[in-house]
Amino acid sequence: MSDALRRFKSEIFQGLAHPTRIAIVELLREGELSAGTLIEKLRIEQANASQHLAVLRAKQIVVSRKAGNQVYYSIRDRALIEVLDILRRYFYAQLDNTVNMLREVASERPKSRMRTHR
Amino acid sequence: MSDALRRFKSEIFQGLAHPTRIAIVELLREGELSAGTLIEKLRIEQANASQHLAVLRAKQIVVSRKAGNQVYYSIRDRALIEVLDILRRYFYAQLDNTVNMLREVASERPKSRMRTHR
DNA sequence: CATACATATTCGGAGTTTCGAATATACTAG
DNA sequence: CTAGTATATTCGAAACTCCGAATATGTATG
Repeated sequence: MSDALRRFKSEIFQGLAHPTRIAIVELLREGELSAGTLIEKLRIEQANASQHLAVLRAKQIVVSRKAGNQVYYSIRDRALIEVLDILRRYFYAQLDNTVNMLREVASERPKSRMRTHR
Repeated sequence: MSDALRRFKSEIFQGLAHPTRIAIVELLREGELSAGTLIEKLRIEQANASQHLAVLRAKQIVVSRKAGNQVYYSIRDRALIEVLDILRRYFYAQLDNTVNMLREVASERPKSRMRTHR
């Protein structure tokens, strides 16, 4: 695979590598929202939101549209939502693994079961 | 969506937010490889590879298995490969967009077409 | 024009990531 | 135990990310 493609992918990941930016993308899942609405829902500083939006724009994850006083943001490509959905499933799978591991550990020590639990 | 899930996702993205780490994951796509093999194929410093592998381990993207002298790495969950595949499609879609935009720009200036091109 | 509102940019400091060089650990063979 | 090979960790410098405070830009309204 080409180096360009790897750099491109890593830039997208970089763009999504912050909880606030994930939150933004998820808020935009149902359609466009103004910067102001995003700020309100995220409950963060205006400047900070604007900076995160700048990152998302730079990495081509969102596009913006000016309407008078306001700027509306939307996700550039549905593929990114697919990616987030896959990770959601992944997250729950990992959770299950962890739970099962804990169960195994618990049942491997029947002599002391539930005793040292807190 | 929960904060934990957002943090989890952003950690995975963080883990993949480097071209070398993307390259590693893609080399592991067909199955496990030893650290040595990875270093050889990546053509980077041993220490650097080891550091990137540590990041991938920390973010739970790969798992490692010791066999004698060597350590074999593999991808922890196929879901991540799916993610990369989606981004590949995304990449080509973006490329097409760019090409089309350039075409449009070219055809919107018919008077000077091909003249100022370099 | 002046004022107000929405959004973006710049700045500086704290924290994090990246790299190669050096060093440490861990396993294997003799 | 010794030497060799494979891998991981530590260190320090440069580059980058993140945040809030301050400031700038752009548009609408009177």
